[in-house]
Amino acid sequence: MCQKDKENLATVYGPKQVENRLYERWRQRGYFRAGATADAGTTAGAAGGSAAGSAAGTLAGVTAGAAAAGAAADAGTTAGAAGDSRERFAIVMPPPNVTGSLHLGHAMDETEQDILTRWRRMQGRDVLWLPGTDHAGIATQAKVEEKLAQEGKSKYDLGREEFLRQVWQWKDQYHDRIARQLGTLGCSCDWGRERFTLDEGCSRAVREVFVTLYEKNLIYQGDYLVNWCPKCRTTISDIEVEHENESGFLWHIRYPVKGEPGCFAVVATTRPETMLGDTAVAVHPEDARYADLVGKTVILPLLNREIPIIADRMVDPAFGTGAVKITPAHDINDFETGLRHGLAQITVLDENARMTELAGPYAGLDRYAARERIVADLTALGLLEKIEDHQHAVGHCYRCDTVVEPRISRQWFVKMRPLAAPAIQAVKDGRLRFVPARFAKVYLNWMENVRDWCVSRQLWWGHRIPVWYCGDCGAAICRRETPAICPECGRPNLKQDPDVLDTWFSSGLWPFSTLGWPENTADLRAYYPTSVLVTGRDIIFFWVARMAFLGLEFMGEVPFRDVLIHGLILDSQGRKMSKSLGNGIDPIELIDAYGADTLRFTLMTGTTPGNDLRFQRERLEATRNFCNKIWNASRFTLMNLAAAETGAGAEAGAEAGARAGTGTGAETDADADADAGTETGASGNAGEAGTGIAAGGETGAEACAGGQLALADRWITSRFHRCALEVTASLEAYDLGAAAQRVYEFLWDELCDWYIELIKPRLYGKETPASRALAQRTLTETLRGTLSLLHPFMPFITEELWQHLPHEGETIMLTPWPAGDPALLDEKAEAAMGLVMETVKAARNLRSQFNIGPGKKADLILLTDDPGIAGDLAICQGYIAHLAAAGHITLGDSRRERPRQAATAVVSGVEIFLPLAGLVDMAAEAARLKKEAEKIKGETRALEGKLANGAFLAKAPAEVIAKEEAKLADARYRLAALEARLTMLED
RNA sequence: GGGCGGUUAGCUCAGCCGGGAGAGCGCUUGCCUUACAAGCAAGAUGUCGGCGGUUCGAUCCCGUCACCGCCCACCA
Repeated sequence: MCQKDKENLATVYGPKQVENRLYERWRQRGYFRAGATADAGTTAGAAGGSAAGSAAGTLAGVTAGAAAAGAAADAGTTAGAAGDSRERFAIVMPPPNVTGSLHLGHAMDETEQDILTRWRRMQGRDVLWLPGTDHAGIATQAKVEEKLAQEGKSKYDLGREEFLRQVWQWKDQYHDRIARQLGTLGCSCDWGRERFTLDEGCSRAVREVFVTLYEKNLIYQGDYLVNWCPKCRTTISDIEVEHENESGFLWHIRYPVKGEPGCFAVVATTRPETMLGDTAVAVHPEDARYADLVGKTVILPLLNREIPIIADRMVDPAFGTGAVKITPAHDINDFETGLRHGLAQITVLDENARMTELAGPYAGLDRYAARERIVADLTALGLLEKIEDHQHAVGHCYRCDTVVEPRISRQWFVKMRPLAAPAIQAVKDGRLRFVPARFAKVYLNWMENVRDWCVSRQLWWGHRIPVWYCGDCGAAICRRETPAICPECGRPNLKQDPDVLDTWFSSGLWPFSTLGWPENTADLRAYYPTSVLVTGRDIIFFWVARMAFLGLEFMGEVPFRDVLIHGLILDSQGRKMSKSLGNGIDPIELIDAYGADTLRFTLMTGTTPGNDLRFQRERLEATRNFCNKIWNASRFTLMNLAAAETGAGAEAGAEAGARAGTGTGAETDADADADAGTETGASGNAGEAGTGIAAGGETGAEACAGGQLALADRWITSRFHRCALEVTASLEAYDLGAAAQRVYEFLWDELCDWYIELIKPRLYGKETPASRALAQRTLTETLRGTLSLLHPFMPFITEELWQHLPHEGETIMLTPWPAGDPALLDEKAEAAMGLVMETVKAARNLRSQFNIGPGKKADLILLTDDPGIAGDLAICQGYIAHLAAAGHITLGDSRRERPRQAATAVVSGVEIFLPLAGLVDMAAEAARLKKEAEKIKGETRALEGKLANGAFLAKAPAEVIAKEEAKLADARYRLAALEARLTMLED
């Protein structure tokens, strides 16, 4: 056949079209809705013996919360609905910012959530995955301002109202884009419950929280030194400041001591321009060098202002000169020192980081220009003692990267200590669990050292602070509802605080504000606390911590049980993806090229929970190939079902055969043209071999005549259930990568490479019809089960293929999760197949070494002295012959004469001979075997040494010793066999 | 200055409770074998960063050093 006739994924699947179609269908049929799967036509519970909570079927009726959309209030009818006894599973989606589009990090985050929700849904739980977006105050505002700037306008030209109107437009545009992207990724979230941090319900929650905290004295207003971004012209919180190490200078400046000419206090500073705001010089109280200076006065150069020399323990005598200039208005340490000593605060930098009037001759200069001028002027005055190179951390705005300026201003703060305590406790006593656990430490360290949270922002886009000031009596009024008149003086002259809240204030309420709080809604009762929060390790402080303490404060309970933290996605060189580097990758572009399933699966594998992922395109190709493998395995299955004489038979078999793996169940439906050759076994002891496997011929399939599964069928069934058990366990442990990898290996290595190859003769009708029917049935069942295991990871291709296979129900999404049944594990079948596989591999190896092409049959002689193995070989010789392309297989024990002209291999318990009349260079063969023997000798010696070691025998556990003994016995066997062969060759 | 992660095949990374060193890609050889050449079969490749320690036994546990990366931090 010519290559162009072959079929691969790309030629037929057309991922994009298929994906769009399937997603629309899922969505329209309401499969994503929480509390409503009952009427979605699920078959859950029907066949799914082990599937939990199968009760879904009957509890119809409850209409999902489609109507609950925007306004939180009463999604009432939905989930809490009495009588739905299914266990619940809830995730609120970390709301993407409406600043732009989703990046690869989002794709990873959403994929993890989708996997968990799809899996839990298949397990029969009532699943809520609530989507939404974040208004992202400063970030979005900056984007829109940027856009305006390109048009040559500023927000002030528009005014607050018009500006906000434009931001809403922006929001709509990007919201839609994000929603589309989530769909493209396959996210099975409940769109009927979608929320936005600035929608009516969330805004109400924000106000409720602010006012309540205010009333509890946990929010206060005050003049403090805060982080100020001169570009964004707003405050930012401590965690919004990014410290970067930069090389700068340490200027040593002489401050003349008053009344003592020639006497100086030399201070060292990294920011000479702030000296204009100095109100003291500080030294350590025990610093002998300066003991007699304390209490004296120095003249502040340039301004000639008199300031005191004070003693304070904050000074490190070992640093710089041991004397520090104190600028309370522009440095956090100095601010605090100033408070201790009652020093004045002189603000010399304004909101644009220009020098103020108080800076005298420098007024109006930018901070850096002022720095240059001041250094020059000091030099001219001979007051600059020296300049040292100096490394120090400089704070930058996390949004615009501008150097942050500490600045005194009146702001609103949340008192953190009382709120942090319960949030610390919750993690310590395990009510809130981090996965991986190490992130708990990061969280605790922050929470234990947290400072009050500055929540006011000088922005327009966000939740307005619910405080009004009376223009007449000056009262400040904090209210849930907008007041009409001043409650103090009764006049209507009220003006609302112009500031808005930190964007994280509203996202901190996300797990309950989205469920309808402060109303006591059914959704809130049903789904709070949520099951798990999935997010990146970069926002543990920003978001996870805030949700934790706000949830505890307002709901009295943690907002989620588990926090699943994943790493960041790095580029192929290990750098963080960022806009400035231009190394970001658009997930949609990747999906267009490879399909959503491929992207999802790739993001889930090749990393460990919590660790960063270095992204490489080559890995996408590998996954794409896996998709192709799935496609073709399914195509193969379908082709062979269609070829079945009745078709109906195949389907009937498929239906009934699901649980037939016990080996007894299906007796009736296969027509019994019984015993073709129950005793074809070669060596005498075959029949009753310890394995208990029914005897067989060609591919061991004659067992099927009695309606029993052949060895291969039992083997793959056992392997499948083992796989399902392990995959389920990995998912329970949130090890999504391990789960994905496990199915990958099962499908490719075991189902495709071995099972499908094994049953081809049966499928092609070379054996009995019963045998063929059972092979078809087992293959179909196993494939369908594997698709189910794969579905959470690759929703589209699995759905598409599932629809083509014989199936029940409407969608694979709602079929019972194959948890794996320990009762169907079949150690004997696995052991027997293990022997087959080992033997086949050895035989293939020989063929390969002696260049026997695949088309060429070659006989095999298999010798063993072990009766158990002999029995298995007898049963399996059909398999071996088929897979190793052997013409005739001769079985025997070592009394049988070994062929002279033959290549040899030895595996555990079996000698394998490939007779090659005239083809074997006996000398070369001897050399090859000798080398092999040497290797085994090494193994043997090592094992013997170990087993002769008294300490080992005395202290190692019995099973380890037994294992080592078995290994030694095996090695000795192989060695003896090789040596016997060698002696023979040398004769 | 603290804390965390990493160091395993040429590359990217898995390796749970200590006993077998692994996967994918790449590489070598042979194959268009009636599901798949995006494939099949057979191979090669490692001081598991260094040094100590614990142990019958260490890639795994402990200590220490080195290098890479990240986070936190008010030493001007």
